[in-house]
Amino acid sequence: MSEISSGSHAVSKDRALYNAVFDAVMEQRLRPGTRIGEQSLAEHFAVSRTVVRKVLQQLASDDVLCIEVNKGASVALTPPSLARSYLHTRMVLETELARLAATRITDREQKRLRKLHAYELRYREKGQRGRMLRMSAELHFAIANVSGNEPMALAARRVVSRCELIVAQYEREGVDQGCSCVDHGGLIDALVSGDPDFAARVMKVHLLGIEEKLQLDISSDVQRAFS
Amino acid sequence: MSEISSGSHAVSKDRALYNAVFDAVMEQRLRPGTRIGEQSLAEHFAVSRTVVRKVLQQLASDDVLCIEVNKGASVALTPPSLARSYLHTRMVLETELARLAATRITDREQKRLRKLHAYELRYREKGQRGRMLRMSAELHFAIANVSGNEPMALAARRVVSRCELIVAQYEREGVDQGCSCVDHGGLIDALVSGDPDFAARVMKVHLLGIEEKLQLDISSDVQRAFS
DNA sequence: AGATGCGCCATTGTATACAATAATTTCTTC
DNA sequence: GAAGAAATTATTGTATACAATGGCGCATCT
Repeated sequence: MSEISSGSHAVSKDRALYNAVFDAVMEQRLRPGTRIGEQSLAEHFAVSRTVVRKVLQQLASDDVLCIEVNKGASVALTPPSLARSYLHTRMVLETELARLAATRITDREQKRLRKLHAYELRYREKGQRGRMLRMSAELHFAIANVSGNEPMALAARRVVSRCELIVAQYEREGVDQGCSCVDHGGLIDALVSGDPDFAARVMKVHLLGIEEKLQLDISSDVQRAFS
Repeated sequence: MSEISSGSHAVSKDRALYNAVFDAVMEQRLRPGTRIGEQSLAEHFAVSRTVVRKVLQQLASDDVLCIEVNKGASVALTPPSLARSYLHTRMVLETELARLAATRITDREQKRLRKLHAYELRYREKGQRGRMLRMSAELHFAIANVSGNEPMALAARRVVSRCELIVAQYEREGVDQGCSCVDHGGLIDALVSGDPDFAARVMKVHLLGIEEKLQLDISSDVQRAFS
């Protein structure tokens, strides 16, 4: 329970709950495979199990949690082959989103992206890995929103979220890398350049860089949780 | 109520309910904008509102229904600009899925696709437009599944479903066209050819054909339901 | 007659109680 | 002492009861 703080200022009860769990997962305070009981969440947030179940199902439909019948929710685990599928899907969606974003980005939006990037770098320096990862994801979400294509951005949000979990599951221990978050500066530059193809190419290279730092081939320690 | 039949043989109660509503929407027995009350569904399927609400939320997360707070669920309406976004997203996902499918399709899968296509044509001849549209969507789902990329297929399923609603909302009255379903034969041929680029191109042309038959520019009669 | 305000009805949102399934512990037996 | 079975406990799934919000009609007032 202590991994889930109610930090997010509540818009509505269920939104706060959603954000709390989502953040906890994104910041790797809840690792893939972790069971999430309904009762404890309900008590901690002073709501009934009804709303807890609603939120858990939303998170499941957003590819963050996995719900098995009569067994409840857990942070999604991803076997290697499925992970590759997610990475491919992410590549397809985010390159296209970058293309779109490059043709539409405004000064205001650029400022917001730079701000997020600055936060990301600051957390990196402070060694707050979880917060940094959260910001990194937020930056990708923001870029998706710049595209102006809501459905594509939503689809990407789901896939990007899951890819964060995949990174958490398969990242090489030794490698320092936060998340290739230093790339993000150049990525924003590419978007601002206004050249769609260039932006897409930079996005592609960025994502390939992330994939390279995973070890999806050999069986990692966590992955054995599958049949 | 009468628009929703419990025809689907129940796997589990909620699955049956999901399929019933989904089919009703896909077959245009429930048109975009139609309100869907919880009580009536619960009575008709002999389940409590709890499971009804669960299913409705799943359908909403699958982009088929729209749920507004304190106002309940309704079949999703789509303003023109959003419709264009959906069509674009569909194009991106389904061309890639066609590319993948072309490299993996098996004889068994080809047979299944041909079978679905045959059904589609049969319904077309019998003038059962709803059933034909349902089969058309099912064929697109099946192609997505052939790709072997589950996340991409799921994302496409959502977008394709919504695009069926968009077609229902914006199709030109005069035009006979079922859904360019005659294209599907050639589409399957392209997949079987094994040439990814060719398959993708045929898919693209097919989807462009569908878009051409819509009138998204001028305000149609139904679309005014937006602010 | 039209517009506005009030009150009733219908529908949705939330909490709780009960049933069913899974997990765990303990007891028995070899 | 270990293995298996039965019972107990915990957790999830479902139904129902209650609260709250929204819509609708009627009455009243100008």
